[in-house]
Order: sequence, then structure tokens, then C-alpha cells
Amino acid sequence: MEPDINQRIWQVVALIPPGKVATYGDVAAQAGLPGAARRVGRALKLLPTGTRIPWHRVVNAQGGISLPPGSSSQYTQRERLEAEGVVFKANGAVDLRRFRAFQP
DNA sequence: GTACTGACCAGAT
DNA sequence: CATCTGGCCAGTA
Repeated sequence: MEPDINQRIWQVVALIPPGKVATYGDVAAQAGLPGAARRVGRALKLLPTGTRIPWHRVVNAQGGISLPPGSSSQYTQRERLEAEGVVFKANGAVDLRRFRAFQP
């Protein structure tokens, strides 16, 4: 595995402004790796607890959180986003049309 | 070496 | 709306 790739991914994630989100696919594309959404997921999984990278601003293509429901990290992600003003709809997903950082 | 899995996704059916 | 299909690619068994 190439560590440079993870660096690029993390750097892109760091660019997402507060109150906005980006999808895994968006982050991959911004990092110059179109179609490598899965790598983004892996890269985020490697982040140490307590990192300053705003990993919570990355959601899946449906605007939902791709972490096991009930896990502490899932709870943390939702809490942090709501604290930044991101609104979750009844189905547990955010409105990407309003909160997406890298609009097409 | 194959087979399955996963913080995924777009397009077709 | 729900499912399926094929693409992606590193880790694990």
C-alpha cells in the first residue's frame, strides 16, 4: 500500500469546510483517484483516535453515515456534524444538495 | 493460487 | 422505490 495515497486523501478531507460534507467518491476524485472510493474508506479507518483530520465530514453517496449503527464512532460523527449545523433528515441522511462541499 | 470482505459507487433493470 | 451488476483494491483466510 502506498502511504502517499493516504496522505493525499487526508489532505483533501482536511479541506472540507465546517458545516459541509463530502462523499467518499468526491474525496477520491479530488485526490486524483477517480473511482477509488473504497480506498478513502480504508484511509479513514487508519486514522488514529484523536486526529485533527475532520473525518466526520465524509459520508456515503446517499448522504448517510457508513459506520455500524450504534457504534461510538457513528454517534461521534453525527454529533459533530450536527454541532456544525449539518441537518440530518428523518432517514438519517443529510441533504447533499445543501451540504455537499465539492458540488459537481 | 482462489475466495470473501469491506467507513464505496454509478448505472441498469 | 428495491435489486442487481460490475467496477474498485488492500487485507485476510
